[in-house]
Amino acid sequence: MGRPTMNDVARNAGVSLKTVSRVVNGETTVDPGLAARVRAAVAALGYRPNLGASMLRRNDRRTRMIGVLLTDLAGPFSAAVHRAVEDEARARGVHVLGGSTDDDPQRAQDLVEAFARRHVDGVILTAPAVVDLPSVVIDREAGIGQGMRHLRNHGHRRIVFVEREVHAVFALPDPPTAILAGSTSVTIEVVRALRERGLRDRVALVGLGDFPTADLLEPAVTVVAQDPAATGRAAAGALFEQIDGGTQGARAISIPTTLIARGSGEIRPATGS
Amino acid sequence: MGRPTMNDVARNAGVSLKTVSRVVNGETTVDPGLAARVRAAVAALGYRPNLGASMLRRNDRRTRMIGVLLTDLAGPFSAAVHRAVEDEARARGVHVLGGSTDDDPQRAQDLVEAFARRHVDGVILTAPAVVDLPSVVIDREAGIGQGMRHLRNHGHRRIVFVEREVHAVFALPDPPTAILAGSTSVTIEVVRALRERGLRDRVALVGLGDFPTADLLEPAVTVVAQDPAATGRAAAGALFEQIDGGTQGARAISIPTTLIARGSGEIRPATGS
DNA sequence: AAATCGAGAGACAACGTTGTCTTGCAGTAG
DNA sequence: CTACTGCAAGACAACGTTGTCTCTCGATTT
Repeated sequence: MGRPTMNDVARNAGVSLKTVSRVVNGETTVDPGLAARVRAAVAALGYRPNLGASMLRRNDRRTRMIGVLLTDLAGPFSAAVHRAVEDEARARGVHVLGGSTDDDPQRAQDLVEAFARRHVDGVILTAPAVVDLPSVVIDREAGIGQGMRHLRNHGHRRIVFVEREVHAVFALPDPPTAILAGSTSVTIEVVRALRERGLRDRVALVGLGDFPTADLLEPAVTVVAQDPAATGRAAAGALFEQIDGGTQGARAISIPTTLIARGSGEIRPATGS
Repeated sequence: MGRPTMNDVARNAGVSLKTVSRVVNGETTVDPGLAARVRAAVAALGYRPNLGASMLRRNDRRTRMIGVLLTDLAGPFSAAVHRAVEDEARARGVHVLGGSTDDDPQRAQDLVEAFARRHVDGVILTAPAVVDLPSVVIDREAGIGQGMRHLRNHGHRRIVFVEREVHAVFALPDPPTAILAGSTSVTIEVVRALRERGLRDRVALVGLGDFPTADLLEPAVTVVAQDPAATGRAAAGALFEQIDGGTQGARAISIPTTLIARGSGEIRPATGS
């Protein structure tokens, strides 16, 4: 007595199983009268097709599910990518399985494997993993060079690229005159650390990834914006192109980045020291 | 010739289909020699079980997938909830289908329906929808009262609760002395608007939902923090309790909120006016 | 030595659906 | 009035897997 099946609907409507299938799938070769009876039975029983069983039998063998594997679905970059992918998927009647890897290659691999067992139609990832599925890799390294160049152009020679271990930077024997922060959360940690040490107007800072309050802080934070929404759209577009066969779509997406100068990244190194 | 099936593995290993099934499912009643041959064949062919077919036949009828339906998976609140749910799910070998509703009840309903067709084991939602599945509803309204009370306690009588239409607030004939912002993105918009109008030290502001730079702005922003991660964990916990039967788990989760006074919410109304 | 037992391994059906083939019947042409 | 055509609707198999039943064979018991 689980959920009603096509068979239950068929019995209720007094038609064959196959006729129900035809009506449910919108085939036109069904007598309007019978079709109406079937639809009534569907409504009466609260019948819902079982997509799992359907996919098993269908010729196209699509589950209409894709996997999205990002660093941290709670972080602003991953979340925005995920959302953009979701929108592209929705437009195609596809659902999205999400997964956070926390930059752990093993976990990424495990998730890919698990998604493959679910027969997802494809995956979008940030770290390249071994996949025998349609897939698109998002290049997160883009923009580092741009940030570095900007700081160099402003006279800096001692620049540190920071991921996570923010406080270690200030313990260095020869402290940097400029910092490039690897993610928005790191950027914010750096802002906080600089303030605590009274260095906010003395050490230059460029953050990877824009964030909504970057222009409201003092000094306003210079960032390399990555447009995660556009990235997600592009990745999803490329993935669906692969899935739908035809021209083999792009297997990698590189983020077009933009440097937004707001102040913190234009601080010059102290000339005296 | 799509992916190899159990039958292919069976042929390759020279055993029956059922024996492969037993090995794959870790049953112990298999001769070690045969089991080794099966495992070798699995590796050689790159066989992966088809979870869809498996779920169709298994007795428990679980897909080990749940749906998470939130306002906007790109927003910090939804994203953090989503991540927390993902972690709880991962611990149980369950995957998460995500969906953004943008607060559109129709879309929420459509997504619930679509997830039900996929036979998800349950759903977590912010807006109550008609569901005949295990489900947990997250109450997002909690905290509004707390914010209002705080502002009233600081002498305010003209308080506006703002969602989205930030600029309309300042067009009011009788402008408020305090603002309660409905989400972090609205809070940030209000901060920006107050600055543009030179009102940042004159109009009180309390935001619903903490954000990483709230303490770095000037004045620092008072918020009603919602601990989305704890919310997600609680919702997932309650959902799995329902799914696993036994005690009917909670059907609704209310967020325990904390007011964090940082300055912007303690501004008092101008006494003269 | 015959009867009993147990455990490993295969045969077969079934899960809910769709692809293919066949049947039945009305409508048309000769 | 018979033969043909066409199309709606049902019968049946199949998708990849697991549950249940049966069979075989060696080991144990008496």
